[in-house]
Amino acid sequence: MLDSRKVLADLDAIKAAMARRRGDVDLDAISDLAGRRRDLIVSTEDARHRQKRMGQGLAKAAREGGDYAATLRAELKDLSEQVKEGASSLSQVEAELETLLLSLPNIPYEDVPDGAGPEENPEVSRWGEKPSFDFEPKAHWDLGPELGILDFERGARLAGARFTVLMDGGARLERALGAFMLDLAVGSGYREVATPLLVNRDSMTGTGQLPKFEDDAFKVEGQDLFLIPTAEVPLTNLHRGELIEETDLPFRYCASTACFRAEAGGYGTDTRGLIRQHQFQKVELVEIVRPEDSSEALLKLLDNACEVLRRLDLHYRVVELCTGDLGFAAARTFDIEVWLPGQNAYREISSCSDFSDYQARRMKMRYRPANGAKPRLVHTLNGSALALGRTLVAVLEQHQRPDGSVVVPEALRPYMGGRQVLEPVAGAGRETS
RNA sequence: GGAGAGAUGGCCGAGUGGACGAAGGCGCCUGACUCGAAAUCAGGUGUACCCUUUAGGGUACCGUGGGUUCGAAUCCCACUCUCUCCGCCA
Repeated sequence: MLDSRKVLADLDAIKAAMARRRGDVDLDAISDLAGRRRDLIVSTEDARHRQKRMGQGLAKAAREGGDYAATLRAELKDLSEQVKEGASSLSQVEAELETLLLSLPNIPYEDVPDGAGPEENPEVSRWGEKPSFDFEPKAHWDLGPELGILDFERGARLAGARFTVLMDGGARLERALGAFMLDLAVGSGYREVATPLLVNRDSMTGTGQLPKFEDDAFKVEGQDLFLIPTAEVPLTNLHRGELIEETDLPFRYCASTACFRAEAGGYGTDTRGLIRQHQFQKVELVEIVRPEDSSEALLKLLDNACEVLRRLDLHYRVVELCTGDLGFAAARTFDIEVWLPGQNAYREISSCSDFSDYQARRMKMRYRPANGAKPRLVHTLNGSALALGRTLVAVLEQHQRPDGSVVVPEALRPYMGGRQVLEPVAGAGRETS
């Protein structure tokens, strides 16, 4: 959420920022409502003030007895009606204003590159080299079943499209990746957290998933609970509503959780394989920092995420999202894209964002400066390190060999019981029946 | 699921209809004392919003939402959460 006072103070600047996002928002309605809100506050507070003073007079008059008290009581009854009316229109206007403000996306930092969409995201760095194959590299949706570790058909049988069953080396590999990433994060100073996978509406609103993107989330029928689309939601909301001591900052958390996404509107894309699932595992990093620290923190967080890929010997590049591609709540985002030879493309494997004070304002998360000054909003950041499914895909596709086997990256072997290679299973790949 | 108890400021804790933003204590800040510190003494110490802005004034907030009343931390209703006991259960 944006600071309504800043929005109103400089409507044109906000309009320009929204135009940079290629978004379309109704700011005039906001300034309109804000004006009505102010008028209502002035009139109801004045009425309430008089009501308070006269009420004290009544108490005295009542003690002394006499007709005066009765007259005063009647007068006050009218005034009371006035106050109630004013208060109810005020809360209505404030609710409308709140809804509008909650639907405004964050303002990108000024130095975020301008652009209309993904194709205009500038590449900022690249690590390693595209592996070269003297054979035709396979896609993971062929490799996985041949190795007997990915079963798309049974996934569909159990739950439907976009669900997959991992077996044997696949299940083990996913577990290994999660443990490896978590250990790496903890080693970098993140505290490991196990969170609820279901969260309430306030939590989803705090990080920005609601109210605008309710269709993207899975909701528990009959209850106001949502399956988390990412551990960003529980981790960031850990401190919702708190007044934090400056000396306690920064908070740095990591968690490995399942994530659930309805993928509404994504029907045509990535229908094959593990890339786009309704349920996937992800290791998430979340940081809560002082405002002046967030830009540097983002670079470090990004590097922490990249380190995972380097340790796994996976070629990747980093792009910065241009204004037109930036997520709703983000002020700046770097995507890490891993090379997938089976698809001859770089695909997003992590998204690291600085949300400035946008989420903090939504969830009223502030800190008290050590010098005793007024509370200030914190800045929040998060990034995946990494999405386990997509990492598994990258390992299969980048480390595959001509015979269909896959080399387990060195860093993962301790987590795989020393296993060095995943071998194809005879007759596997089409035996589902 | 059944029975009961509770939710008050940074923390503990008093408060059963008007002078309560809220006693008292702790913590914290400032001053005095001290070479310095501790102890002691004195004063101060919430958040948000609105008006006016050197300064100030006002309103709201006692788990959440409703209700009664001229007036609610205080009375009524619903909900949420916490604790205790019983049942059930991974």
